[in-house]
Amino acid sequence: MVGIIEVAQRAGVSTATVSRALNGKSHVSARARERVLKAAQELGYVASSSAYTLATGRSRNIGVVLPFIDRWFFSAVLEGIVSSLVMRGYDITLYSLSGGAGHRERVFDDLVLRKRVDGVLTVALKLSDRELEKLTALNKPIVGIGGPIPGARSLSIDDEGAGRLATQHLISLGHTEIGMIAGNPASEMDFHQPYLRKTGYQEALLDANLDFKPQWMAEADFTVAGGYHAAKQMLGDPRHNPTAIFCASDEMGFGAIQAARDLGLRVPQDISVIGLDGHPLGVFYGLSTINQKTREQGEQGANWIVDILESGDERELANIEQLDTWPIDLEVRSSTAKRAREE
Amino acid sequence: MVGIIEVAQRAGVSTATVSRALNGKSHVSARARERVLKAAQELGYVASSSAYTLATGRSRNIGVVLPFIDRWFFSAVLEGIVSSLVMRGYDITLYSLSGGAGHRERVFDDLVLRKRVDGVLTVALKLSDRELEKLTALNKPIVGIGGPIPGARSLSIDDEGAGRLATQHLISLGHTEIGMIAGNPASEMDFHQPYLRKTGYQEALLDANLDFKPQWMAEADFTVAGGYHAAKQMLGDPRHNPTAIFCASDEMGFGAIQAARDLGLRVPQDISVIGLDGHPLGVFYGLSTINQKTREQGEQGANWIVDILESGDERELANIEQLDTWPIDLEVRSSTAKRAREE
DNA sequence: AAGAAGGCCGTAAACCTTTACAGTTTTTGC
DNA sequence: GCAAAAACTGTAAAGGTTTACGGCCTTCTT
Repeated sequence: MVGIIEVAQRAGVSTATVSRALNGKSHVSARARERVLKAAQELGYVASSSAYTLATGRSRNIGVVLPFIDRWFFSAVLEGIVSSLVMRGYDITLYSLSGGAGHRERVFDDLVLRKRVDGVLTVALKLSDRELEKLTALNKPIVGIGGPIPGARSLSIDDEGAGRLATQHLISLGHTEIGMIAGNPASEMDFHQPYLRKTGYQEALLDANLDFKPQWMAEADFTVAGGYHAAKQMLGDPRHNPTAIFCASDEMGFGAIQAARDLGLRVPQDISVIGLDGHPLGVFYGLSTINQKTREQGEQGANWIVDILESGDERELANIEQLDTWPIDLEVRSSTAKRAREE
Repeated sequence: MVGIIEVAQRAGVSTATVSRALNGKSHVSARARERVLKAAQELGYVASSSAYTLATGRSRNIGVVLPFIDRWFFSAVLEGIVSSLVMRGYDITLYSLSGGAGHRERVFDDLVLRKRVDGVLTVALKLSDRELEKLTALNKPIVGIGGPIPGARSLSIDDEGAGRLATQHLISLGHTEIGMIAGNPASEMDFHQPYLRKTGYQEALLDANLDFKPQWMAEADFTVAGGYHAAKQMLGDPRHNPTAIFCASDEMGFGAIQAARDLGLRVPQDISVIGLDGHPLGVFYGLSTINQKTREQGEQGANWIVDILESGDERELANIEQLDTWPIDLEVRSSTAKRAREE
């Protein structure tokens, strides 16, 4: 195994000089630097990251905690995070919470606390008090994407505003009986969004003096299958089926469209559907949606945490609680149209 | 900062005993073990992973390299890997290659070689000679999922057989003009599958004495959009439009179905479509497919690499080149039907 | 009751870097 | 050409754990 000592010998300098040269520090003559670089190259030397970490206290490694990986929103955010962090020379270690309560606890106990990461990035996570306590005890910067983390810098769309905007779009098309498929309670343990999006929907109805009926509110788990099932119940009931549905995620929107078709309803003539996300498949479904730039959110969050780490006054910046609102826009496609049902 | 020394003092033993007790080694009396555990608990002690790694040479950390994250196949495999590894007490560090050639090289240079991982898991990757050389120089176990890695244990479906099976399904329904949307050359840099699936398709046609026309072969990038575009060209040409299409991924299948609809063709009456993957959305499209258990492949690969690491004779096992074939099955839904076109 | 065997335990070395500090050489200013 | 300042370089400590080795104490056998 070739270590820093071998490089030092071959270059005819001390290990200290090798370290300085390789890390691009000053106080090294051009000639020494050159010889070190050459020796390192020839020997194929690469520093041991564990020794580096032990000596410096830095791991150049960011922990990313998310509730799921194989749902579109999360994998898109993750893709953004990874691309940013690689560019800036950071590794990422991945913690997924999918897998039940025991799993979740294990992640926070065994892994996050192992002092292995320089910082933590959470995605759309709602932390319990215990979890938050553990995380802040790390004394490392934390950045939240897709939902606020108390005491940390966070980044999220205005979920309430998004819910309101989607609903107002339907109202502006003349709809008065508007249903919503929101996130379900089980998911609320993990997520921030469900509750707020629901609030936005209710507010928009209230503002427009429209009825809010409990039958028009269903809950599902953000998946296509969940949206399909919920929409089928809601649309299949002849006593009070709405003429428009707002789905809290695009994937549920896809399910809702399919459910409508299976019930013989035409979209958008008989039923309008709007989603929320900006899923790439939306184009093919013609699903109107509230577009949030998901990947960019991941990139931004990653950049922030590295900025904090490299700013020097890490401790200070890390403790600034701040919630930045990420812009959204309404993308109208062919799944929403003017209300056509006769009274 | 509380270290092993503080724990030793509080428990009234030496650091060696603390280490032994905490790692569950023998040569520790029940009484001492109990006191150590109690002291560690009270102090909230958790060992520094970098010091552990430096001392033992083990990081309990597996590197996972994949070409994309936000495409379904990869995120599903990843989900399987993560769930297995967390259970077995391993961290994962994630390397995504999406982001261009420079990015790709950087991953292999800077990151994989940093001696930070105990082993490497690659997903559907076709490595260049240089890359393979770098990887094997690590002298750590490697496991390939979704494609063989020379000199390492690998796990994959029989892509050729899958292509043949899908095509034979269409043939058995009476189709004689069968198109295929395969992976494109750009992707072949990354992937194993495209080429083999295409071969299977061609073989099936040959076996059945059917024509293979170049117009019936298109290439796309495995995405919905790519499949849509390719299918539209193929189906839109009145001179030689096929009555059935085999798509090398379900996502391209979704695109193909949408393209057919947009051209006024009914699925499956006018055109049959079969995919390959087992994407959860397939149920909603009614897409017939070749189902590969994606998530399970990730779990299995992860388990193997840990098995190798914990077997003791790591060096020996690591060098066994072996390719295990993962089972697939045909899942017929409503997108494929008997050929109906009049001659 | 003495000796042997074996289980416990502690000391200290090893793992590989970074970096403070002190020492040496070169440069600069007059 | 000399003193002072600046730039460079080397020595050695520090970072926190694991574990080989040797010593001690208990327990069992005869």
